[in-house]
Amino acid sequence: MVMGRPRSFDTDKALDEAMEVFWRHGYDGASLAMLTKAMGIKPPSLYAAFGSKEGLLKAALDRYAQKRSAHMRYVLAGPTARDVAERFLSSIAESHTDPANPPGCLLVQGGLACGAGSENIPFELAARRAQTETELRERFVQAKQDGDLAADADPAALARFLSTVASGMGVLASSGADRDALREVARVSLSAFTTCHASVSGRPYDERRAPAPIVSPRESS
Amino acid sequence: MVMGRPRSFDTDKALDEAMEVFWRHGYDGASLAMLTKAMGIKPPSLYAAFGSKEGLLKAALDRYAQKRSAHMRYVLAGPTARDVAERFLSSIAESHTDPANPPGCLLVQGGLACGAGSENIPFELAARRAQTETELRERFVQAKQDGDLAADADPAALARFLSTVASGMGVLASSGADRDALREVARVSLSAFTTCHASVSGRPYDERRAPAPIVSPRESS
DNA sequence: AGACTTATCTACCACTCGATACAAAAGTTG
DNA sequence: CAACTTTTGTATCGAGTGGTAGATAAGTCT
Repeated sequence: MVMGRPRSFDTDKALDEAMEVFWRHGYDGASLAMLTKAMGIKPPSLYAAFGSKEGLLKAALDRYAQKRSAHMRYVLAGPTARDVAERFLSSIAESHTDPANPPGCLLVQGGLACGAGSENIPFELAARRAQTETELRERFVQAKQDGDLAADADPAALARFLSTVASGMGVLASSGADRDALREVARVSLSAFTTCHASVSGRPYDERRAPAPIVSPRESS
Repeated sequence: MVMGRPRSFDTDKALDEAMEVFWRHGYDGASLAMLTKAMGIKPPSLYAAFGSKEGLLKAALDRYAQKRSAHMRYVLAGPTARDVAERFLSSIAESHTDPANPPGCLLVQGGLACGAGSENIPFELAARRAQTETELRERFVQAKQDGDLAADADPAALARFLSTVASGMGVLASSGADRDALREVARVSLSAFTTCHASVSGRPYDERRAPAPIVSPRESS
């Protein structure tokens, strides 16, 4: 078996650079010229390694998720539902204003709406955002069983609320809000969480509701 | 003085169409071909009327704000701070899932990150989002003077929280969430608001709490 | 009517987009 | 070394980008 010429660039390093370009300019706004320059490679190398621009994005998203997995494990390991929420919100406040990265969240900045030929990119990003919401929801279901979340609390609603606030913080950070601003939003949001998981006893949530449609097909223009 | 040939298309109607294209595809994703087709005019007419693609966006944003001004007046006219918050959040839940428009919010979908040559678009949109936050803040300052908001409440923080949730709801709606999902987020968020503006007297939040430690390992690239 | 002003249309500009053909280069394996 | 396989750089592809030149059409004014 013959091996052929070895790759002359580090795939993960190149993906980190590509990730930053997508993060800062969005999928449509990130041109191949930008990407290849940042990654330090030429188009044929890019296409040989990742197949297409969309393939490159997916690889970058995988790496993004991988880099954050430890973080998320820490969040979900919080001893109580409230701790999980607090860890989640503050980690978002920090990470979305980390000077080592572009401000905001790649899964939000990357592209909520794209042009012709990129219609599925928003779905791809939405699916990855939904993953975090799912993890939170399952953790809250567990918390309910553990008894540190009120019996009539709605894990799905709480997870969706936190996920929504996180997206909002991404938007806020992308427009230049500083870390303290995001911390403050986190604090107010946490009070909401606390209220909802403790005080709902009087007014029960309707729990036969479906667990949130994540991605629905959209009509083409 | 001579008047010249009159314009053969309705500017506002054309702007409505352009608005929808920007809304659905974002600034970068909206091509001139799409825009002119939707507006029913040819490029020279577009450029004569709006100057450039960016000028067209700004005009569309103006119209967007104009269309929402009545709505926002109603929100701000709420009798108490809590009513204002409730009106705000539920109007967002409705408008962001209005089938007459693309899902989400133009000011969010329009472009959080853009490509080379469009760097100022995100600023433009952020400035318009900030306007809503300002209106809410000023309303809450008034509410404080009126006494329907606790003396130690923070109007700026509350306004920012609401604005952030609204952006998050825009992201959520853009990925296909239905109206009930947004209503639920609104409800949870409102409970946060209520807690923050009412309960500060009863069970004060520890404002000296350390801003949430990030202990998790984050491998910096 | 005829002069004048402005809008509209056809056709096209220079440029950038994502993506590739092709040949030289750089390794591994016999 | 020679055969083989894969990557790399150069140079470029056709399509689409935002934007415009120039002629013509459609009005108003005197």
